[in-house]
Amino acid sequence: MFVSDLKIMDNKLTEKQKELIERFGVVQEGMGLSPAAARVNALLTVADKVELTFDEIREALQLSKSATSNAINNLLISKQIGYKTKPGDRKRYFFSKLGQWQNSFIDSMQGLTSYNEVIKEILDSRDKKTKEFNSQLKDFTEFIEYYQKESIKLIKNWKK
Amino acid sequence: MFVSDLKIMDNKLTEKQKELIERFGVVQEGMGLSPAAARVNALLTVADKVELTFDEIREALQLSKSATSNAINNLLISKQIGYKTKPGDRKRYFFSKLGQWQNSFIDSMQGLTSYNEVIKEILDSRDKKTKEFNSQLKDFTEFIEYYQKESIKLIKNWKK
DNA sequence: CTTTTAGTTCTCTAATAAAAGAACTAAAGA
DNA sequence: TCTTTAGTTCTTTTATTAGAGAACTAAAAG
Repeated sequence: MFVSDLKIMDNKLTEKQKELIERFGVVQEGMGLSPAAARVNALLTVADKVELTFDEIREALQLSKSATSNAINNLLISKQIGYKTKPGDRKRYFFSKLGQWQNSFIDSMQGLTSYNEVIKEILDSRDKKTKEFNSQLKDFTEFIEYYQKESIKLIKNWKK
Repeated sequence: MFVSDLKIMDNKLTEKQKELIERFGVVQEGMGLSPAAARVNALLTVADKVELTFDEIREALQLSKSATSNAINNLLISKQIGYKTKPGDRKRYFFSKLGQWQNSFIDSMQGLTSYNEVIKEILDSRDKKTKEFNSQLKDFTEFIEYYQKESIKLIKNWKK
């Protein structure tokens, strides 16, 4: 390493940014992320730089290497973040995919299909005597299908 | 207790029902319910009777009283189940609210508001230099608002 | 009053998850 | 070839959750 590389890496977070990371972190914990993964994802949404390296993430959040590695890999697997590389640089630059929300939105709509399958199977095997409950369940499955189709349209028709 | 009360309570679940309870249970664990709460909710969706007492639930799922009590109370608090009473009968009869999915659907749309608030605040405090990311984030918050409004319409316009 | 019913609450244990820290590895550089 | 870099994986510790079982409670019945 050269002395010239020892430049100050000004990745310091403001108090406001720290607060937002915690708040967005808590929200995302509620969406099934571990505390560390939730904060990594929040950091990548809040930080001034949109691409951060492993060590920048690690340092900003004061996490251990293992916690950082596991959090990043969970987020990569669930496609909430991505990374790019730069020629002649072995580091990976991680970024939030919140900007590509269209994809995860469509995925979540498609994810409803398997949920609906179970409900349909329950409906089929239900005692036919409970007419009201069964018909409400039927309404529900039909609405899910309608909702899936219309939601996809919402995205397409959007973009004023 | 009278001898006449000792009638066989035929709440036995078929193998198919047991399988569906497990499958729907697993789906609902993925939606944040504890294993016991997920199975109680599934039982109330699958069982021939749409209203079950504490002890019927307890027995059908072979749970302890505390597990049954906690699961039921979690589901009541999160409004996924309800209960009714019958005159001269101290027991509560619990039922699934899956049939009233309209309410939870609307609730979940309204729940997006607080999520969106955080994102808007992040956007406001972001470094203005990352123009592309910021404009994608802005698109996202605007889409959430559009989506909330249109989704409520979807419910209203539905019912073929 | 005393017993039963319909749960609730408390205490303890077992299972799972989260994270730290150290050891490890594969590729690139000196 | 010997380091350094950029992580990954393993081991251990700590914290959290889930559930069992027993003790408890409030209302109703006998």
